[in-house]
Amino acid sequence: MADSLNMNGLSLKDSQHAPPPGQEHQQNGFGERTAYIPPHMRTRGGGPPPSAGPGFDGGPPPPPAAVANGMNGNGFPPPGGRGYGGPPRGGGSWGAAQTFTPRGGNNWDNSPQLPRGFDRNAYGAASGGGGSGRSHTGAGDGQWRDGKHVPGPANQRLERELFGTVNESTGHATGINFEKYDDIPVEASGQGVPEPVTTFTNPPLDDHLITNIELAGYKVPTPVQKYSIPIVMGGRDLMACAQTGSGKTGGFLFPILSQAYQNGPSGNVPQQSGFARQRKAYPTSLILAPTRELVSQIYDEARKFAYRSWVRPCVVYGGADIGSQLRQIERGCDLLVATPGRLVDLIERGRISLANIKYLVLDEADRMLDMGFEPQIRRIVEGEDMPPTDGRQTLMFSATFPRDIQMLARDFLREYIFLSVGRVGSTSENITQKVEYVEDIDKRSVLLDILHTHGAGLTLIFVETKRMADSLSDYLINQGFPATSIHGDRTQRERERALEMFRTGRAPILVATAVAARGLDIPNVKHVVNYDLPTDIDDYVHRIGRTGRAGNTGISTAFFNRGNRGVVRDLIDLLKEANQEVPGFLETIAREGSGFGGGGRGGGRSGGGRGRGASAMKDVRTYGGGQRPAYSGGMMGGSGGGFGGSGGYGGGGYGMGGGGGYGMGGGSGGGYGNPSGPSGGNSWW
DNA sequence: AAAAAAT
Repeated sequence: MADSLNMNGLSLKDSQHAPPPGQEHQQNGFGERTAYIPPHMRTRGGGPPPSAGPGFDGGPPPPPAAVANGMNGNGFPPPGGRGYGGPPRGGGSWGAAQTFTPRGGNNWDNSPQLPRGFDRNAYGAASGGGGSGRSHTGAGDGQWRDGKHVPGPANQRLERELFGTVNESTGHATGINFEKYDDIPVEASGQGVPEPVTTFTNPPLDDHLITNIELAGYKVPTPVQKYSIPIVMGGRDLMACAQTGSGKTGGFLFPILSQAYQNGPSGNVPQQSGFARQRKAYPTSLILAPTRELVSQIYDEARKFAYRSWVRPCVVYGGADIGSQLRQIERGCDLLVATPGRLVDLIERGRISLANIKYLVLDEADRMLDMGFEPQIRRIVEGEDMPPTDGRQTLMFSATFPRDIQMLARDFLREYIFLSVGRVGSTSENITQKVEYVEDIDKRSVLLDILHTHGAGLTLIFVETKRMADSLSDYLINQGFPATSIHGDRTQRERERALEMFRTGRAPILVATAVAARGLDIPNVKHVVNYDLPTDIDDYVHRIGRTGRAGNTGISTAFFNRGNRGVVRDLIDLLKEANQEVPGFLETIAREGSGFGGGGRGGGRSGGGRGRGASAMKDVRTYGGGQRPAYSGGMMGGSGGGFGGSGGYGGGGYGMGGGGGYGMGGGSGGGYGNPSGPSGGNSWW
């Protein structure tokens, strides 16, 4: 019912799945499909030229070796060296134009250039760009020509779509409280950490990127961005412990796109003639993320910062029509945002090659492993045609840094810089956390009270099960509240619609399962209600982190009863850490717990759980030759002194190994399980 | 135990 409100229009994302008329049929008059169009061959008037002539029949993609070769694989910048002095990893990651320009002076693509801008503006504005079929992503309408970046013309309609309507309902341009960002602590360690930047300026950033950053309303880099920009532009690999509210999407998009604008497309894109049925795309950047919503959100950001540039962002994920995704890819795909499953599918279909990847980003890596994506990720990174670690730059982002992520970092990264970004919300007191004792049967009525009192603003309600999400949202709707729900059993379309309704304030109450717990950046969520508390305190942190974003203030209310005593210790610790009030009943129940010998689990859990959460954001590498973390304020006092004495994770855990560095050996035993007592209540492991 | 993700 609430959903019917949305029948009038396609959401932004819907439009990807169902292109407007004129864009659907990318076939030419011969019923031939459009061939993949490499960046330097793209003309804005429409597909490739009738014939690209000899020399364009590029044959198979180059073997990874060739890629690495062209990049002068050993280009490891000297420690302390200038971050962004030269192109990353030596010879120019995005490849020099000369390696693939057999066309010489034959500028068939130049002739339409001059009138085109004019042309384009005209019909672009008037007819919504439907005519050419080339504006489907809308973002990458520029070109790389003659070794220079030629941005496309401005497009008012598109500008409004990308930058203008983000928070129509709230009226806030960005919803970001920039001053507060400075409170977020960042620590960097590793060899040769470059100085952080402080502004969005050239150098190091490309002018076109800066223009787009300004359009998006960003004034000052966030702490993560201050570090990640010079790190990535210096050609270094990065392991960053950070959460979404910290601005990490920009943290990887800015340097990657800036390099792309300065260096042009990769020199290894295989060419084919206009009639070739080569439909394989060779993206240069690949961003992997765990959920469809997150992937979609990253794509939306990428479109903004790729506006008018030669870079074409694409997005692929399951649950959506693969046909339109294929067509989108065929028209050019330089920066691909994907969920692992659908990407593997497309690779198997032979529609995507990773042979040209220069930048690999794993976002929310811990969550991807939690969700069982490791085999697929390993296949993508190690089992296909992706260049090896020294032929690409790899950036990993993860909220936590447990052992399996360290393994991934060891295998995927090369001499990485480790960045630890403080939690945005929980410790910086942006969020007022309340915990109320509510028995299960009273939850509904207490919730109604809350909704009546805190009427204004977006309210996000977390429940544990999909069934509960449905029944609670039905109940709220029956009570006259504009609610909707999001969970894994709803169709992708429903999920996107629910999110859009929520974002825009048409349904300011969203009942959600864990699908929405992490990563989603919904500005201006005023209140997060943990109707059902999660069993893992990290999940709680992520959930409340949906409010108080980026320095704004927010409220969090948790319903607690004895069924939640498994998290009581962690919850108390967290509340204290965040300078929040700790209700008496929590302490009482915590004591009850230890009363019947359940302390074992409580204690062990506390060690392990906290370790996995806040304190696991440490650089675990040992440096043989006396090298130390560069800015190692409070990090890792040398040996694995770590955290939480007893069993938890730390101690002998990772940092040990004489040579190995990541010490897989000794640590495992002491870890998690800590069987020091009959675990109290709800343990299933 | 729940959730998510390729079909």
